[in-house]
Amino acid sequence: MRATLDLLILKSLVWEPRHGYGISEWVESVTDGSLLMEEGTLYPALHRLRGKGLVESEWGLSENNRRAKYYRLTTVGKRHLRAESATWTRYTEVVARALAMETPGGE
Amino acid sequence: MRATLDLLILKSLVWEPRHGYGISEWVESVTDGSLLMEEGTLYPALHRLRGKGLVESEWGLSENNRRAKYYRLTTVGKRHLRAESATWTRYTEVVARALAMETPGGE
DNA sequence: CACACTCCCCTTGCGTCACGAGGGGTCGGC
DNA sequence: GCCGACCCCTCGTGACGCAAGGGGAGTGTG
Repeated sequence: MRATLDLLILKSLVWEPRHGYGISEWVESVTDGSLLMEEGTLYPALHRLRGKGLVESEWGLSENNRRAKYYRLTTVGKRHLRAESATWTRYTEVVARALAMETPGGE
Repeated sequence: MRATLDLLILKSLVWEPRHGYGISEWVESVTDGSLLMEEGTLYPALHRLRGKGLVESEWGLSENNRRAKYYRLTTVGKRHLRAESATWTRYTEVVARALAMETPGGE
């Protein structure tokens, strides 16, 4: 999970503002349920991202007529997402190549 | 960086035992210098892996005629590497696919 | 009307860990 | 004799994922 959290959260906000619950639903659906986002992980992360100025929040009403805090990507957040996304991809590709190196004997 | 550390360390030991210094050199070379392993990160990680029984250590003499502690993969370590490697690859592919989703407007 | 269930927000404590900064010892070469 | 490369380690700090708590508002059901 680690460290990818922020990227996934930011990515989920690219199309439209979402509230916390909606973000966790998006992550779960887009990863085919293989990634679950605990609330104790999600909300501190959101506050962290707001502290960095990458997202903004605003109270609103959900489609289910409930109080919900909507998060929106800031300009800085968009730039950050693009940059970190590229770094992350490059990095994981390097590691993937290393891990895929042939081992002796096949085993 | 996070969490990939252990996998890279274990992978570096697949071919032959190495000492700490040699492991960090291997990681640096195999990632084209894009990943540096600090000593304050490496050695605690090695001790952790030994605690889990994934590697064994033994004092020896390096090619430069210096005292060095050589680490070797255990059977459990090999199995662990294979399993975690597969998990890591599957996981990063899912995330990569999510991050690569098209954003509106191109931006 | 009471109750349950889903939705939606949050905090606290715990354990783990990457990392920077520090310290130490040994060998070879100038 | 000193410097630089090689090689080992620990400690403190801060970040963070997560489980476990707690609360409140809307909808549906008996």
